[in-house]
Amino acid sequence: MPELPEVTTIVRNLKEQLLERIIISVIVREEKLVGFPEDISTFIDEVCGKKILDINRRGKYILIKLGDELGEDIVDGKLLVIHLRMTGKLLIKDGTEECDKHTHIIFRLDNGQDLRFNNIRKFGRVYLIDEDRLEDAGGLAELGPEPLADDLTPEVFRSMLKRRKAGIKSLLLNQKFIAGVGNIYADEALFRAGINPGKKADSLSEQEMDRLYYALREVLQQGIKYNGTTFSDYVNALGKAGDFQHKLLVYQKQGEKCPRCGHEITREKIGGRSSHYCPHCQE
DNA sequence: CGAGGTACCTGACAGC
DNA sequence: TGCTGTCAGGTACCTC
Repeated sequence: MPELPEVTTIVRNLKEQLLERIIISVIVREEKLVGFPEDISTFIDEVCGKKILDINRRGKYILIKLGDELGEDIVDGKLLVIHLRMTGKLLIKDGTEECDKHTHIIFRLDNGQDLRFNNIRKFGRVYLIDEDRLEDAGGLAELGPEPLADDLTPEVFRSMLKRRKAGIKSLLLNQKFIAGVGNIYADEALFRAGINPGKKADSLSEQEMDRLYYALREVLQQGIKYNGTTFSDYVNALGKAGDFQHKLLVYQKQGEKCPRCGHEITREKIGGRSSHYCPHCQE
């Protein structure tokens, strides 16, 4: 479900609410959602009693740094890594509140609250890994650069694109190429840059590459500013919907008029994903 | 490397 | 009502 702006919003909520909290117990109702370690009781044992020291984002992964209750000097720090995939939610709830049928993992905290991993389609995953073993958490170790990082300059972005022959939309969705971009923000960035989603990356002009660079960063920053996009059921960790759906220009707008030129926006499968674009503005 | 397919799951919605 | 097909914000894994 969520892309970079939605995960950023969730991480901000979690950070405001959960720092310094201690996880006193863990209930795993659906074992397949634990991606690492393989042994569920090891996972539970190693999470219980730990204090939440920090919470960050990398791509679409949520990284929760855990330490010992008294420890300031954490030698072998652990990371609780969570990927929400399509329908995952992390919700902060009072422990007395009833869980719905899609709550699959519950982290009970020392203040009576729960952190609940809710996941209709069960695609999401939770990993407990050593901080220096990112490769144990799915694709975390292989992520490409952060699109909003200072050191991802237009020059760096151009050189990345020039080395690739894949279609530009597919490439933007490839987490090894660039981290955190999903279907909504890829379509919106390509529209704002005026680039056809099927165009080969290395065939873009330098001007197009630069337009895409700025469009992508702008659309992600706007998405963060508006607390993400709620298309069907995304909510942040406090259960609140986002607002960026009101700012979308092409995503799910097929059949409507292009806001720039008035031609009809089309939807077409590109790289296996439905893609929304204006055939006139985007060549 | 790149393209295309399947698989993993559940629910919403359209059409009959 | 109820069946069937399609679609969904993601990723892993497979073959060619």
